[in-house]
Amino acid sequence: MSYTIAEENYIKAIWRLQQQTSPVSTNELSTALQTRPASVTDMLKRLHEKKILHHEPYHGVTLSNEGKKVALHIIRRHRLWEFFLVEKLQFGWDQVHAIAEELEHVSSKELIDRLDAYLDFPKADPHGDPIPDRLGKMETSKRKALDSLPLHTKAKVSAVTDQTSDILELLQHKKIAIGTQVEITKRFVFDASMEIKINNDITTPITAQLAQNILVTL
Amino acid sequence: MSYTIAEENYIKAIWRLQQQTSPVSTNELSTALQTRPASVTDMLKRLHEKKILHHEPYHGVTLSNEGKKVALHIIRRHRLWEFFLVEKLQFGWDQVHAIAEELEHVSSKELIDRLDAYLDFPKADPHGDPIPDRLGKMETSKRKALDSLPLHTKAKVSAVTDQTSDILELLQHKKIAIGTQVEITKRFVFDASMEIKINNDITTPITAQLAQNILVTL
DNA sequence: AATTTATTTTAGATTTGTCTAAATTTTAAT
DNA sequence: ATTAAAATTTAGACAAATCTAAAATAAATT
Repeated sequence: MSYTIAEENYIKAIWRLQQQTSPVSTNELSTALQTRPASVTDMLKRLHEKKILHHEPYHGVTLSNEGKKVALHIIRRHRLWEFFLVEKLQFGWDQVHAIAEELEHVSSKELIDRLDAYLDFPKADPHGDPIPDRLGKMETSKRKALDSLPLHTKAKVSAVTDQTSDILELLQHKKIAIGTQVEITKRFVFDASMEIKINNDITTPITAQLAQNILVTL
Repeated sequence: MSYTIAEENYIKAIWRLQQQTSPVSTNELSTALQTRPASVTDMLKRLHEKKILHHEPYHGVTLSNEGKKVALHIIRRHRLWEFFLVEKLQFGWDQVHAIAEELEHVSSKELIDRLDAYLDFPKADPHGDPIPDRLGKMETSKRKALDSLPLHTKAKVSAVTDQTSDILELLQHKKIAIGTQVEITKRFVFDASMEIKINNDITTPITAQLAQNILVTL
């Protein structure tokens, strides 16, 4: 079985959203994919017929086992290309997401396996997200949002949940990258903002919204 | 201006065909692209409106200057990816055409320029075809068909006109690659077949059809 | 030069993926 | 428990890219 670019984008979006909440609603998909709810319903019907997902009308969708398998292969392609772009073509980690969105739809299995070998089987992409192997398996590290970290606890940034260049640009400006050590030094009740110490060095204020989107491991 | 994958495939096909005969007929395009003549007419009308080509109804098409520019950029992407696949991912030169057909439609200009630099600005792809530079310029070597070579004249294989894996598989079997030295040692009138000496070493028979599709430089 | 044949275009239909507007169902609020 | 609001689906339409069948034009042949 092979899928169109539009179908692959839906499968990927559902996979990502259902990590947070499952089942995934039509509206969530509609905002994630920047399309109208009616269009989402149409596509869900098609994907349901292709046995990619379970769709209970009015009650959202969940991927079938086949759907999850397909999703992990798309994610594998996306993350390998991101790694390639940063590692070999010297792109900044905040520039590669959009390009990988296109490259991920090139479907030759042999291409991806050779790319994987050429890159020496990387375990994670430049944003810290794990790369599934040929069989779709990947490490699931127990990460938590920086937001939920107790005061004065040191942790290492391992990923960001949102990968638009907006957030990545902000992180770069604040000198926060994958691997950076962070620690919350102060919290403000008024706007839920906080101050964090970066690499045991300088201290900088960040919004709650940002802290929710930075994932860390202890 | 940006173009759909289908549009890009038409532009590329017209460019290739008009190197041989210009203007290019609807039927030629129809067989080259494996679509029906009626579909070709539809697309030509669209591309004409976009000022990519000149279409004289019933008398074929030629690319406009804009069309040629677009074509050369698509060809640049295709050939750079082919080079990458052979040079870095260790694909055989007969395997890369189909994959490059997909990769060529990823349109980020920055991606292609960085890829070019990463590959150290190659001048020709693995089939010997020249790679246009950022501005669309490329070397035009005066190549001729092996078929037209006089007896006992040594020449170097520089390209193949047809890039289906059928012909490439055959060439690989006969140990003929880009750069191989060849020389016609005998011609047979009966079926126009001939015998060629490869790299001043072994001699092998080849058909006229094959010889017409191998391009050489003296 | 008239007619047959080949080529090309038009007309109308189909599929994919989208849209708007209206109808339906679910959820929340009185 | 109704009613109002929000979410979702259906109905009908549209653009891109293709198709088949029929009509129109050009080229070839007698």
